[in-house]
Amino acid sequence: MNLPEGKDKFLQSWGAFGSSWGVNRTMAQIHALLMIAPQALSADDIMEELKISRGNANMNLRALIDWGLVFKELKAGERKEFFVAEKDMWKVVKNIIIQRKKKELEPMLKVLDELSSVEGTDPEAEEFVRMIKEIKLFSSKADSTLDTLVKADSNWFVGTFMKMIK
Amino acid sequence: MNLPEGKDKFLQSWGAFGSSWGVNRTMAQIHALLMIAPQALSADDIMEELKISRGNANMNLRALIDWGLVFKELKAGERKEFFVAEKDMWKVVKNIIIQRKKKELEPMLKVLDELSSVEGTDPEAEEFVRMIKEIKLFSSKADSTLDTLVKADSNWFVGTFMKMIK
DNA sequence: ATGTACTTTCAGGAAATTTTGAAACTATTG
DNA sequence: CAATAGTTTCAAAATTTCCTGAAAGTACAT
Repeated sequence: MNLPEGKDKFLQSWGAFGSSWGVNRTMAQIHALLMIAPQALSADDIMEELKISRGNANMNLRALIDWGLVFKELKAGERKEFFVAEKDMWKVVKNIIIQRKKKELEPMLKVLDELSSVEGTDPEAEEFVRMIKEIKLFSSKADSTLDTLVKADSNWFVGTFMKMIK
Repeated sequence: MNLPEGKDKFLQSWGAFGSSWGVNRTMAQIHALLMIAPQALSADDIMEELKISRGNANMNLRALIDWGLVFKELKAGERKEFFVAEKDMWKVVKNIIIQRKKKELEPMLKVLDELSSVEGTDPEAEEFVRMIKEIKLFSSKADSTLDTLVKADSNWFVGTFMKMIK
């Protein structure tokens, strides 16, 4: 396979992958494009390669920066901004975990906590509280496991984790 | 908080949670409803509680059954079908991992494999192949870690895993 | 302080996803 | 086998999400 074909296939696949996990398809594609780029790209480069508007490029680049997956790079003598992706996969995944944990898992834990105090003695209320508590227990464990995972160092997952769980 | 309020809040939250992870909001809500139900519910029960059409209820119930998160239950003397949810959270998560690994992670691995044979000696092709290989390495590790996780028994995650990674 | 080169914002339009509901289908009953 | 009770399918409608592009904003250079 040659480069243009391969590149296109990667952009499509990474976009579809992101999309199926609730990440905007274009955001994932910009991320893909920057990950495989040998140097920093400008907004115009990205707009051209992905055939998207300036507004779209800008909004998704900001989001990627928020997630810690992309960095702004200023070139001496150039007024425009360039962008580079984080290329260490462990850092990429770690940042994604941090963000999604904060935005999705933690709010859910808070809700589960409130719900475990629902009153009632009928079977429906009892089963409700029982199940909420089961979900909360599991979610808390997942939450602290992710905390531990995120605190571990770069090489830990790739090296040690595999052996430990064998 | 009383039961109707709590129930509603749970259905909304679980729906939003699923939605942010790329799962159809209604599918997540049906799942939530069945998880907290003390007995099996019929399609009509679900349609009424969630105010959704028969077609919608039916399609999402089939999907939940495919995922191994809901089971059909036939009551003696009743012609209609009833549905119960898997209530063991470890089994729920395990089944979700199995499905998403198969439908999303594995196809991605296959693509990465094809892409690592892209030809070229220019910096762009070299960086492309280098990065694809880095992503593939990481993804393969994640894939086998999930395999191991899924083979582990019900109580393992909740009990042992936490201590091991400390 | 005016011009230039960019970045940001966001209302409205486009596209993708989800939902509906009615017709077709299936299985059971009398 | 006709009627009944339920399930499934899917084209069209409704909704949600995403994208565009032009106007406003920012900052640097002259």
